[in-house]
Amino acid sequence: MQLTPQMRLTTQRQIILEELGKVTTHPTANEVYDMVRKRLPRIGLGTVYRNLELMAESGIILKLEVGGTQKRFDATIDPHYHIRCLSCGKVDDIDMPVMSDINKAAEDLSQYQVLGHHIEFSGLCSECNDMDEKQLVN
Amino acid sequence: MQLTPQMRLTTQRQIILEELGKVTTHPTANEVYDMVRKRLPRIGLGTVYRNLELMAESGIILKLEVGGTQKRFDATIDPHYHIRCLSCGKVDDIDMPVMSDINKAAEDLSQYQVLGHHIEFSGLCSECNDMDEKQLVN
DNA sequence: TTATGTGCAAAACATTTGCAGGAGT
DNA sequence: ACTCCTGCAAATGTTTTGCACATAA
Repeated sequence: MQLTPQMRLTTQRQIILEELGKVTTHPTANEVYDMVRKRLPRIGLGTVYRNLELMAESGIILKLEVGGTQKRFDATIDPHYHIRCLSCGKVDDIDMPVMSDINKAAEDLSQYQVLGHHIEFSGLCSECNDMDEKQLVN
Repeated sequence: MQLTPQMRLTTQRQIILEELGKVTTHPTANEVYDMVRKRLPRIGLGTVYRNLELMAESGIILKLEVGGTQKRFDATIDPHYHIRCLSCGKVDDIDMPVMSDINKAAEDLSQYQVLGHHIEFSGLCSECNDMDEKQLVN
């Protein structure tokens, strides 16, 4: 998919962006589709995929390549880290200062031109943790 | 898939493990399939998936949930970080000390019980970097 | 002998794409 | 008018699964 200067602001794009901006849950393409469909019932899933991809390429949104089977999208574009629940798959932000210096270290240790990094913590969210404890009691 | 105490050491499992141990390229399931098929031409792709998954669950190997469309597998199980080429998708190890202390920090900053973290650097490998430069010249 | 594992093929998902008609500029 | 965009459906790519047969213990 290409980025052309004459990218049109269609209703579909406006609403996808609005809906993504409303949540902090890092929804999958399908979840965005469900959110948007409440306002645009005839929108196609392909359109949602195409536009999320396009917006990610143009830097308006972030495509998260975290663990799990689906890609997730984030309207917050300033660099930050994430934590994923190993039980329910939920992804939350971690408000930890970004370690910009480790990119240089990685470059010294590799043959790569290092452009960035991402940290993904994993664990159990409070809900899943509570459930685990109850299960142990039962 | 369940982990049962009576897990059998079949020829297929032995060879999958041997072939994975031979490489440091973090192959995808399909790449493991290709490697193994040279020695066991009648093995099924399903068997490879099943056994890689099983071995990952039992902790014999590592399943890498890095960016890109396919999961990758690693016979090196001690914690380490990775770098992925944004151009060709190759994944290499980064020999950087693991920051075990940031897990505690993440736990303080979240509602999660933090169990681990992974860092994925991204950039351009030397081959892709060279190609880019040549393209600029041409 | 018997539970566990395999090969094969089909199914299940996630994502991408071709195309004819629709809409922004 | 002329692109660019959308909805739809089909295609693609990855992973999982059901089942009859095979095999390790």
